[in-house]
Amino acid sequence: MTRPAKRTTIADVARAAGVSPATVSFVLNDTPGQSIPEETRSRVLEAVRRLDYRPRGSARSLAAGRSDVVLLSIPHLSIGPGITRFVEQFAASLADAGLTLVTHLAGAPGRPLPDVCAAVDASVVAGLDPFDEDTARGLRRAGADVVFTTDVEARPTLRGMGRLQAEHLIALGHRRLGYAMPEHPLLRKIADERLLGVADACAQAGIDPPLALDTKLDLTAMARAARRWRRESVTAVCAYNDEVAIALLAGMRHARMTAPGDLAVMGADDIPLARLTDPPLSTVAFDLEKVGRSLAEAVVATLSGGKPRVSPASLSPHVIHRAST
Amino acid sequence: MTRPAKRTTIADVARAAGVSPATVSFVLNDTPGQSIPEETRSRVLEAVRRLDYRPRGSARSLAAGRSDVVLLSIPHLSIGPGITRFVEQFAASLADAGLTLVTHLAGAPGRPLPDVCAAVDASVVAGLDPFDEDTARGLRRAGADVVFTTDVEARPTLRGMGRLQAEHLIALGHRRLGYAMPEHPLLRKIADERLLGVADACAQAGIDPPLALDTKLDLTAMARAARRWRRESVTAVCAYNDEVAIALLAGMRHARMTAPGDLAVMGADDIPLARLTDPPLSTVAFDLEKVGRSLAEAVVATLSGGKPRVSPASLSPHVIHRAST
DNA sequence: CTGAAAGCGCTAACAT
DNA sequence: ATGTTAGCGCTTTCAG
Repeated sequence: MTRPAKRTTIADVARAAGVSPATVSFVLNDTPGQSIPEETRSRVLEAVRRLDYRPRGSARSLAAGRSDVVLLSIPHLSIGPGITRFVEQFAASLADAGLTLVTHLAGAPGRPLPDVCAAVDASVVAGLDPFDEDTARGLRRAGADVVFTTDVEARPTLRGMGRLQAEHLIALGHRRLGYAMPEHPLLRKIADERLLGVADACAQAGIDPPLALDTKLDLTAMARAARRWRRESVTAVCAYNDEVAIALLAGMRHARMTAPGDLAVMGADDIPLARLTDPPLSTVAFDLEKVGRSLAEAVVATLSGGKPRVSPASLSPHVIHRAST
Repeated sequence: MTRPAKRTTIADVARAAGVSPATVSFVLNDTPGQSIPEETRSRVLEAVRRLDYRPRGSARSLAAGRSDVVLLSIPHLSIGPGITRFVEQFAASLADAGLTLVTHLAGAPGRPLPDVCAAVDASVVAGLDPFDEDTARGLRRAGADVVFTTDVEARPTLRGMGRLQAEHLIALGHRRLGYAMPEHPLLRKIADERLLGVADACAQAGIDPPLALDTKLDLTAMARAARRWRRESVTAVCAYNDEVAIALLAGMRHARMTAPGDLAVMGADDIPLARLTDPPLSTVAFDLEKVGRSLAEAVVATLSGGKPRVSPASLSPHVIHRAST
């Protein structure tokens, strides 16, 4: 409980530079409508550097009425190499706009998102998927704008992934598809959406709807599912993601089935290991960095009064065709 | 730039409850040395609920001189199911202590950690590995304490993972080991540490030091490495992690080698897919949730003046023996 | 062009 | 037992 050494404040910098705190603030924020002579400006910046001064976020937001913190909520399950690239690009783009990104792993424990939002005084909260109405209201009341990668209207675009998987398989001549659902209940909502995309594509091609089966990351369970699909004359299955797809491939091997002969398999997300299966896994993927960039734009737009919106085009997924289909 | 609707403040709550702001603050913070009658207390809490009031972090930290925000820096590479469990448990334990966790993906782009720290006004910054001296100084100057899962003294414990891999293989009769280094340079430091553990175990067993080879997540590169090890009469290899191990298994298959006959393989981290390889992958793993809990304790201890320290015992890894070794 | 001064929302002495 | 008051570090009018 020892009161720690006083940190350097704007007053220290002002003193060191021989100007007033206000001037320091002007320089640091490039406050428009001020004309600081180059001389003074550099004197201030020099002092800032020398003292390694960093304005306190809390004081800044309190005074300015808005913070430059953006909070990203990530469902604690969809974490993989892809999301990392997305977050990095998102953070970088935000940084270009002078905003700071921090991340929160949504999930059962810990504190509710609105509390976190209030704690860091975020001015924008972003998520991959829309929050439930309660949460959204809480966030707004906590003073934050809310932005998503996929807003409600862009929803159909989210199905694009499933649709693309299916279209690829249908183009290859498959007339009866399966869908491998993920194990975890929290993934269900996304999975349902992707499955809908597959169903759309099937309907459009005039073939039976996909046979969706629950799966587990387990050899025998996967083998059973594979056999079941074969029994039902399914010739190709879309997996929720690459991990499920790899597990299915393993299950098939266990059931002495081979891909793509007995069953063609298609993954999603293009994780590194997808390239290493036997046969290598075909998959669909987003350009995650593009998504990150575009979400950052949406954030900036929101902050300057525009409406939160991500252009659906930015989500366009693409197929990576390998030997497993 | 429309000034948004004024958010509810402690004054609103005070008014609604018919008390002074100070009283509300006392109730909300369980300020010690105050005796608020149950009556008043519940009246305040009721008002808080009705107004869905959430104190602003920035105002709180500014006034109190310390925030309840903890910032966790994650190297943007070590993201996987394991780290997720760790973060969740860490967040939950911190929440129990009234602290809020947010996370920052360290990496090239975005802003430097000390800036993020200042922006959210974190009172503690935690990391998996020690930061470089510059960063650490910046953080301290930004007013944060710094805590790690593995502090310098606990360092030897970090080697435990490598050591355990090696000991397991040596117990199985292997006399010449290999080590599969990860591809990404940022993983290098951790890998070196783990490799040191393997080397220790070898030295202790009186056998040759491990033959470390750089690897890539690529079939032919892995096949080449596998052949090289065989040529050098290595009979078992410790992989940096399960992903590398799985890739090695794939490379061996490609080179028509089988595990564990031609080469025994041992992974690390126990990712779900490790169970599904052929043969299933033996691996070593931490109890990540225990680590999360114990790091939270270290944070709390630091905050109450103790010194940042994680008990090495909490990092004790264990072997998961499967068919690949 | 620069400084003085008034808060932002909250906490923590200090009064009552 | 509760209210009053003085800031926390910064931004931002408004004067000079």
